[in-house]
Amino acid sequence: MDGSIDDKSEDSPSSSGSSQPQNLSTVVHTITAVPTAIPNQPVQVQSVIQPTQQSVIQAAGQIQTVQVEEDGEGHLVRTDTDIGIEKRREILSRRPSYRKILNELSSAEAPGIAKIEEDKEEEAAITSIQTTIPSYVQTSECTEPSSHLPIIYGPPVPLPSARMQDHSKVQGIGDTSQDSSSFKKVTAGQTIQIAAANQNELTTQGLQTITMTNAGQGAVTAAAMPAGTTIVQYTQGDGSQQFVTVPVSISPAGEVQAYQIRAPSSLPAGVVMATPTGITSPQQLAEESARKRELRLMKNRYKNREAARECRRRKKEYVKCLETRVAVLEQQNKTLIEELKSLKELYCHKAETE
DNA sequence: TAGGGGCCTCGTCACACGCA
DNA sequence: TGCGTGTGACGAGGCCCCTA
Repeated sequence: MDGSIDDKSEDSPSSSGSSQPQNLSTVVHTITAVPTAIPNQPVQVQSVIQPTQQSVIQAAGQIQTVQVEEDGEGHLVRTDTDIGIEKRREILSRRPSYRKILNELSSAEAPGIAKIEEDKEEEAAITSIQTTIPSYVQTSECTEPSSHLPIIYGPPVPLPSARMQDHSKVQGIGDTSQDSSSFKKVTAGQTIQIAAANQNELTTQGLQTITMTNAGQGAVTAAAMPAGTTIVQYTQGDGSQQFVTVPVSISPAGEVQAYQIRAPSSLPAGVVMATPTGITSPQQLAEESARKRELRLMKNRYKNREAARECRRRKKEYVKCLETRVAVLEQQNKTLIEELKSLKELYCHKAETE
C-alpha cells in the first residue's frame, strides 16, 4: 500500500488544486495517517488508511459518507455513497477519538503536530473543576479561576456561555436577572437561616458565616433547576462570597427543613453538600431519593459539559492538524509535479539528441 | 434600519466503548 | 455488568453580513 488515493469525487479537498488549505471547520475527514520525516523533504506524510475504513464528511448540514476501498493494485479508491441513518450511526460509533487519532499522528514524531496533553493538563483541568467555580456563575469580570470558591454540581441557573453572557445579565446569584426565556430570574429576597449541627463541620471547610442570603426558591423553578434545590449564597470569614446548590424542601406549612452542610470525605476540598436531617417518612425518603437522583444528574450534566468542551477543543486541534497536513501534502504535490516535469523535459531532450 | 440567513459556540442528551 | 468517558446530534442563542 503506497497510501495514494484516487479521489473520484469532484469536491474533495485534495482535488481542489488550491494551495490554500481548505477550510475544514465543517469538513471532517476521518483518516488515520502517520507522517514520517525523511531527508531532503520537509515532511513526508504517508496516509495509512484501512481499506474498509469509512470517513464521514459533514458539510452544510448534509452528511456524506466516503468509502475507501482497495482497487486491487494497492491503491485506495474513494467512492462516495449514500447510506442510511443506521449505517451512519454504525460508522460514527466506530470512529476513534480525536485524542487517539492525534496521538497516533504525533507518535510518528511529525513536526508541527502537537500531542494532546493527556495527563498533566487533564489532571490540572480536573483540579480546576473541583476547586473553581464554574463559568456559568462567573461574571464576565471573573474569568480567572478562583481557587477558594466551591464546586457547584450542575448549573443552578442555566446561563449561556461566558462569551454570550451579557454582563448585565450576570451579576452574581441573588441579583441575577435575564431577558430571555431560558434564563430564570433569581430575585434577591428571602433569607434562610441554616443551622449547623456541628459548627466544626463548617469551620473545617472554612465556612464561618452560615447566615445565608438565598434566592427565593419559587423564583428558581426552572427545568434545569430541579425542584427541591436552591442556590445559597454565603459569606466566608474572609468576606469572600460563595455559592452552593442546596436541596431545600419546604413543608406545606411553608417551613424550610434544616440541612446540615458538611464536608464528605468523598468530595474534594471546597465542596460542600447539604443533607437533610430527620427524614423518616416514606414520602421524605422518596423525596430524598429523587433529590439524590437530581443531584447525580446535575453532576453528570456538569461533567458532560466539561467533557464536551474538551472534546471540541480536541476536535479543533485535530482539524488544525489536518489542515497542516493538507498544506504540506499540497506543497509536496507541487514539488513532485515540478520534478516530474523537469524529468520529462530531460528525457525528451535526451531522446532528441539521440 | 429591520429582519433574514449563515455561521459559531455552547449545553444537553443519547449512545457506544473501555475498564474495573 | 455498571460506570465513566468520548463524541455525534440537536436545539438555542448570539453575532455578522446582506438586502429590501
